[in-house]
Amino acid sequence: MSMADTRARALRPKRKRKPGRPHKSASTADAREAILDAAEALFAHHGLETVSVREVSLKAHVDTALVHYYFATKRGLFEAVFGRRAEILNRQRIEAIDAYEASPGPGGVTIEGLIDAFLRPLFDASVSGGPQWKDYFAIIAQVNNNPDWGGETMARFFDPVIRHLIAALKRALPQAKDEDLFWSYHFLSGALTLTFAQTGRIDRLSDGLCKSSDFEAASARLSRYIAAGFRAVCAPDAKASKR
Amino acid sequence: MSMADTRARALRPKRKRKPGRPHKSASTADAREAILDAAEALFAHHGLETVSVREVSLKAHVDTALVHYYFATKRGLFEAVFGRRAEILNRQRIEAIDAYEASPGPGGVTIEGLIDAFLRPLFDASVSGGPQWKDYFAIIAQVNNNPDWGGETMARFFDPVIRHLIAALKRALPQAKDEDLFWSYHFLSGALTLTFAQTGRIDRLSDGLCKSSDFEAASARLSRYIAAGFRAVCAPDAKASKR
DNA sequence: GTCTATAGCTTGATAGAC
DNA sequence: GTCTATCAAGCTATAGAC
Repeated sequence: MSMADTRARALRPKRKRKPGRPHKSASTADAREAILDAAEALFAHHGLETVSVREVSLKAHVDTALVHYYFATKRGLFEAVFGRRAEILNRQRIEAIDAYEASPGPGGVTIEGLIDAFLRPLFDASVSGGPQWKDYFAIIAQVNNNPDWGGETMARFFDPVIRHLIAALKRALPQAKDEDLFWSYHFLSGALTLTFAQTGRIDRLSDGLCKSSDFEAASARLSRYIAAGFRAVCAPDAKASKR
Repeated sequence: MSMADTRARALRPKRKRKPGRPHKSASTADAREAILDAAEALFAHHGLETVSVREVSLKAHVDTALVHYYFATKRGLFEAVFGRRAEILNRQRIEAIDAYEASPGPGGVTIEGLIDAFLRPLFDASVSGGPQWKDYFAIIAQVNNNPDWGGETMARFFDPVIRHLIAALKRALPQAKDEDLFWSYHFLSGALTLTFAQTGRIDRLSDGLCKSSDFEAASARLSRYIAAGFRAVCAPDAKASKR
């Protein structure tokens, strides 16, 4: 990204509407929100770098200058798109993990249960939250695999909730070594985000039997798959790694 | 990608050197190879779309026009980079699967064994093949998660070997349902390619305990993790999915 | 095969009127 | 806040000399 790094025109008042709202070009809501929605959809389907500010403003029915007015740089626009739903998700996921640990099933806390609590808010949003959430998850998939700034960006937005999960897993698997837990989470992260990437890959591979967009099918299998992987790698009876 | 789709200047003779090689600007080998090497490294570290033809030619110590002479378009350059090592890998992986099935261990064919045969050529190349192979795998990770043309491209280069693996897995798990096998492979693919993405993510998350570049550590865990996942999702005793 | 030179276009970003 | 108008820089790709 050759996004120019001029001064950040940051800290603009987020919502300050005059009582009698003046004329607006954006359809229903705020122009700012319309820009975010347009950018989200375009980033998701065509990649983060290929989408131009002009395309975004065209889709949002606003002028390009307005995009820079609100977000200063293209990078700033991306960060706003990425952060908007991250905060919502992180809150839900922390709560889901805590709620599960507070009252697990009769058998006590299980790996499946923890993984499921961690994944549930994501799949709920993607299945019931509308297409915007699916778009957002496709963006996450790209960021997660971006070699340049992906690691830094994912860490900045999501590490707290992941550390929360890993701490809970550690309580459920007290003998597990930290390295094994981190690598196991890493595999989870890759499996999850590719599922979210919506590339149509599994559709082709399976000759149409499976669908990239069928998050219910993915959800029905992923928790069990991942939990089994965690147990196999982190369980004390595994002759862990080759040392 | 707004790469212009002019006529493909395809089918250029791949190697036709006059006996007394004329002056060359590229360091040791062919200029064509130097361009591929430079492009590979740049694509891997800075993403596929952000790298310009000029950057590639600069790093390869050739002129931009030469890049278009050999590869016609930027897209053509990418396809050449992507295909160069794919063919090598596919051959090795088919052979590894066949060899394992022909003479598995005393206990017969196992899921671990098949997964390991499928993954071994990749990890061998990344550990012992030099940094170029690591770069190549980082490119695969990006392609795999690209929403625009990732699914099509991955399918074109890798579906045969994957179908070969899945057929072998089906023989080892005759009761498994096709959907379960495809989804299980999909999760494998995501876990594998994120590991290859080299984003530094696990380094940050683990506070330096684990390293993105440590493919031996990943390799030591991935086969067992994935095999356990396959068994959990595809085994007949699993109350498969929610139907 | 390799280079120079450049056409033709798109990009991100800004200045300034309203 | 929103628009018009524009700029400088970068891009892919090609034509043509050697």
